[in-house]
Amino acid sequence: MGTQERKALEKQLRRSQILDAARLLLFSSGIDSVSISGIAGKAELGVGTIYFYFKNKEEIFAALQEEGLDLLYSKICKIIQNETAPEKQLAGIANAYYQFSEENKNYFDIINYFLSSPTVFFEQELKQQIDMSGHKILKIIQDTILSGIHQGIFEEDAPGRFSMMFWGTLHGLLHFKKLENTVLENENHLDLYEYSVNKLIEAIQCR
Amino acid sequence: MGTQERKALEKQLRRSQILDAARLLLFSSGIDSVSISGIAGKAELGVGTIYFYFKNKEEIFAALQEEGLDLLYSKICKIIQNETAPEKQLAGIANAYYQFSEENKNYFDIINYFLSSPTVFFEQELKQQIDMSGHKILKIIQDTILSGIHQGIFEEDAPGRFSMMFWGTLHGLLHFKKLENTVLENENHLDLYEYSVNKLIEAIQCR
Amino acid sequence: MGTQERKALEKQLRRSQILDAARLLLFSSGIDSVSISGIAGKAELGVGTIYFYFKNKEEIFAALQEEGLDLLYSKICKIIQNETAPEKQLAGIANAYYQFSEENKNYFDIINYFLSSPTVFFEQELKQQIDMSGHKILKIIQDTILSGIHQGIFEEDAPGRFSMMFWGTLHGLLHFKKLENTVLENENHLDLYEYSVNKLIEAIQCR
Amino acid sequence: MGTQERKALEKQLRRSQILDAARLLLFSSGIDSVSISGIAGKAELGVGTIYFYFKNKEEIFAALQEEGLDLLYSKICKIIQNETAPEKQLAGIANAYYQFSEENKNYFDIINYFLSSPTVFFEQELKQQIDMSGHKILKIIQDTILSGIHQGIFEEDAPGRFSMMFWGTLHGLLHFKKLENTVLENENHLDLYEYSVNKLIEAIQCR
DNA sequence: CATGAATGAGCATTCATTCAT
DNA sequence: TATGAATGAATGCTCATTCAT
Repeated sequence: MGTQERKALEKQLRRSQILDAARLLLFSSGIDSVSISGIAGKAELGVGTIYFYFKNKEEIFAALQEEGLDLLYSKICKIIQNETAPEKQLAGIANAYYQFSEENKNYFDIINYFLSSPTVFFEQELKQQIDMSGHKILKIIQDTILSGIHQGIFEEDAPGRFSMMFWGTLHGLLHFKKLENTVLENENHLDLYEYSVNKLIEAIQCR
Repeated sequence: MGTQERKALEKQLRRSQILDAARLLLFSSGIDSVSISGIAGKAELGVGTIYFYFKNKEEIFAALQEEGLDLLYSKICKIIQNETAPEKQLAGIANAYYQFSEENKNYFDIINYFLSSPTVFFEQELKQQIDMSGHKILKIIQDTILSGIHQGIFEEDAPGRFSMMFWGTLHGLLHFKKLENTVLENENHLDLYEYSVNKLIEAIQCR
Repeated sequence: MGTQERKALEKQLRRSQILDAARLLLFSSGIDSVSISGIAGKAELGVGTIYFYFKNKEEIFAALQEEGLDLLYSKICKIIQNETAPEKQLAGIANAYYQFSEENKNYFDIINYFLSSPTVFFEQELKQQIDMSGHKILKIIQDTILSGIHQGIFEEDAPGRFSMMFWGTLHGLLHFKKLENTVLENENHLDLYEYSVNKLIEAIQCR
Repeated sequence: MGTQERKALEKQLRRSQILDAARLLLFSSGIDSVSISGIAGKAELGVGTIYFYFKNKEEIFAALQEEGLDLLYSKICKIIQNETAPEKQLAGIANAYYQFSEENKNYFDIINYFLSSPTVFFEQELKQQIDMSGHKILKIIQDTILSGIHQGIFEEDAPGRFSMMFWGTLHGLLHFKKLENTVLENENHLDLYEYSVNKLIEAIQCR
């Protein structure tokens, strides 16, 4: 049993080892430069070994994406716990997403990459699994808003829709970071972001 | 000078010829299937000739992207002209962007292609040129809002910021189309979009 | 000794188990899709275990080939027993081979696989063993012809040679099935086959 | 025009160069060891260059096969011209095929390889083109037989079928060369071949 | 005996780009 | 100007075989 345990552990370790290499590569050279043989090289493993632990290149990316979403999720959770007022919690969530896009730019990029790509990368099953990680995040936003409604702070007939809109706005604005020096040239991006978040919160606050 | 003019004209003609081929290919087979030799074939030119008129494959894409932005711009203009009420105009703009993302998916894709790419494709000059096309669109939104304010219909201290937020929300929500069957499973995407647009308009309407 | 016997038996059992898996795979997906790990999976054994019972992938194929030859042999025997007239028996053998090539295409393919390969797969010993299975079949043909000669129905100075020619013709014609739609476009393949068999039988019949 | 001619010639030369390399490799290492990069190496060309002259690996093999069939065809023609008696011509054709299988074993092997392989290698169009080369050979056999019939030397109701049977027999017997040391151990292969050819010729000769 | 993790050579094909003519 | 032949790096993936446990 000790043997079995150790084996399972080692297997988990190898997976991490591979994901580490993939992440490193992805973050250093961009998604297009991540090749299986590259990963194998970084991980000091044979190419075949990669395929022993992951069915696909796709599956590796999916794992990384889930990692990222989980990280974001935990960041959001932490911030939520430090605030009690729903409006502060919403702002905190937005703040966490912004921080995530800066401090974990690489994870943010990979999540965005697949969300924005015109081509379909993941097979149905895998896609569902990934998206469910996103679901958890949406759920927090929703719960926060519902809690605000129950507390009589927020007022909104369609809290579910509003949550999605909230998240969509954050997402879209973070996407615009690229335009900082051109379209948004006279505008501080973070200011714009915070302004928007406030606007959204005001929009559901009881007056 | 007649000669010079003719030369310039011919050069412009060749460029169009190449872009026509590239566009045809892009629309018939998607962004991944556009290859230089494919373009050369369609344009009935040699591969090398393409490189005489465009430095890069990316430069061709950039030109197409501008086309797309121009098309979106003209669509928005048309809609604006058919409405006089600023709130209807804003809704119309949002509507136009949604339509564009569906009816001109290829252009929408190519625009996103560059916006999402973590690597910088273009030299500064080229990038600015493209982004300015986006600027024009943002300008319309801004003007519409300003006009609404002047008419006493809208109320907003930071019309510029609100315009960006408006556009960012649209943009982010359009990206969520991919999540239709998973995260958004119980939600009609267009309904969500329209709900959000209304919410935004309400947010700046005088009460 | 009981132990030894049991061991030998078990070893034989495992071999069958592996061959069963290999056969299943061969028949369900064709010769190119048979992989050792596939066999191991189907047989619910480890990959290494396969290599304990068979030196090679080729050795597995060889075993299957023998199976095929044995099957063909038994088919021929059955047909021979139902006919008494040598000329009918010969026709029956030919018929059996044709049927075999259609109904047991997978066995037919694997037999040809080794016969057509320009490289030598097997060590001498193995090769001989396989070819002897073919020998048995040739023997039946020969016996049939000899019997016909003894009965005064056939007339032939070189019955051994004729047998080989007989079999060679069948074999060659079965290969021509591939040409059905091109070279043989105006010809029904089975008709051609039967025509040829008759021609051969006529050639040794006493007139 | 001199330039154009030279260019066309050079293009033809490159094709030959590639086919030479492919043939060399095919003949030295067997069909499974022929890789595009191997061919490129032998031909001292870049991998991409191969694909400039041939669409496919398939197309290269097809070209080699046609080469072989053409060579066989010309051998047969030569022999036919040296004989006037149809029965000698038939024997000559058989002889030519045997010689071909020995002197041009490599070409013979490749033709056989594709004829015997259970999997389909060539797409419809390509297959037709190849098979038509085989058609030419069948045609000669047929013409020879028809000529013999007209001369009152041969007697046969189905000359077309007989031609195919004739060729099929040759083909099958040549295939059996592999069995020389096992199944055919007491038999000289060439003797068997000649015996069979005679038997076939006798079978259509008027008595 | 049995396992299954690890290997790494090997494959066909694509394509942006260059450059001699 | 215009051409198009030539390049070769790069890619995802498979699989027979080995070997430490």
